[in-house]
Amino acid sequence: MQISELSDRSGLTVQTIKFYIREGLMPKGSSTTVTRAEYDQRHLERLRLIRALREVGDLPVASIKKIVASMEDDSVGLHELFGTTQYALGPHIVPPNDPHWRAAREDVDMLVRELGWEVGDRAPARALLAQTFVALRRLGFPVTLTDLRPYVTAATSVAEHEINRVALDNPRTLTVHAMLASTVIYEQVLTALHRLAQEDVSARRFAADPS
Amino acid sequence: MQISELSDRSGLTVQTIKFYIREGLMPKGSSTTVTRAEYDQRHLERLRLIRALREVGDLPVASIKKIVASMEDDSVGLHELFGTTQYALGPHIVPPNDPHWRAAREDVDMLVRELGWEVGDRAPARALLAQTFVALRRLGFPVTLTDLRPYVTAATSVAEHEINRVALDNPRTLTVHAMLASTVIYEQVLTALHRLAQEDVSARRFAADPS
DNA sequence: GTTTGTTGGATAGTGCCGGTATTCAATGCC
DNA sequence: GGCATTGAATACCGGCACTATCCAACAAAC
Repeated sequence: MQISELSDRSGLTVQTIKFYIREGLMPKGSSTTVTRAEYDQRHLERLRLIRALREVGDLPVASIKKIVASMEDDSVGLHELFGTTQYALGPHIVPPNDPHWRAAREDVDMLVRELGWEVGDRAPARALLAQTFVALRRLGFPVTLTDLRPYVTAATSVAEHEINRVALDNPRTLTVHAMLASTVIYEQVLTALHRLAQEDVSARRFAADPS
Repeated sequence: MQISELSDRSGLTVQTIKFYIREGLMPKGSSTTVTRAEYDQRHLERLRLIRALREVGDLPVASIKKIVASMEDDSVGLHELFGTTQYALGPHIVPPNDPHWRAAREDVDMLVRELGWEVGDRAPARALLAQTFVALRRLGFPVTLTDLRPYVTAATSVAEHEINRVALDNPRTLTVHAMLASTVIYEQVLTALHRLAQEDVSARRFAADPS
């Protein structure tokens, strides 16, 4: 198949595909002549993956590049790819040298320790959580372990389901896709359902009661 | 207090504060003379809120403007403010006229109906969920009700805790802030804990097993 | 009362990001 | 033969969230 067909089937313009190739998100097709190149199913799958990571996961192009580089490296184990993806999801903030931030960060580290979770020291999700603590406290809402418990319970049970879903598949490509889907896309599933559930509960609790 | 002190206490530059005033996110201080204005505690709180919505919630300035406009309108009830916030969170996509999209959207609507959830037809979270379905199916991962059950359970239980947290407070300003914290900031808490839980489970399941 | 600094107001500019558009010559297809 | 497609290179664009600069009017310190 040539690039125009790839464009039709992926739903991306030829320009955009060329752009992704230039940015190193995908190898170029195998040139048949100087001005023709042949693309195959794997290119199509790659584009679908890129599209999912961009449009659903809202990942920057540079992050996707890192993810696919890890994907293609067979020496990278599943858990390391997990790490790469987590890192790509960000946040990409520089921890400010602020006492409130350091305290929040310490709280996060303590929480992880108490839960007995095996999580890298530099996992960006730690910073993300610390950031929420800082913001909540600045707004005058202290964060306690009790507040967090329902979230921890929910997160744990969902994560276990997700890993089981991934573990079932066999060929590396499939497993890797399943893992990325779990981390990036199902995260949005959780977010969307969370918002819908909130609206439902809010409707029952607050609607028709203009407080 | 004048603007420079407001800047110090909020952690935002004077320029940025002026920018937010210009954009209508905050009223200007009460002018004492032509070249002096006085700001008070409410300005500071507003800036902290804006900062939380921008830095933690990653909301665009234009969306924050809509939220604070609803906040300030006492005729807007809590549930309507909830709706405004949900709308601000997006996604702001135009539903493509694609059969796959329509099917996914129909699946979402059916799911919401089956769960008996009271959710507006135009809630953006519906579109977000539909978007994930489309992406998952394009990648070759069908989505079933069974797959979703753990997410629904988790989302529901978390949402109930959140509404209870909001319902306790009394003065409107406090209630409103609590609601925004619940929807926008605690959403990030859930996301962060979800990622941390995933990494933990992944470490136990995949690490030191370079498949 | 002069100097130094701050303020509001206005306008312009910046940096990043994710594409788009354009141009070109070589080539394939009918 | 003539039109469309391709790869490659380069330039350009629009949105966004600031950031910088300038100005005249003041205020405060000395």
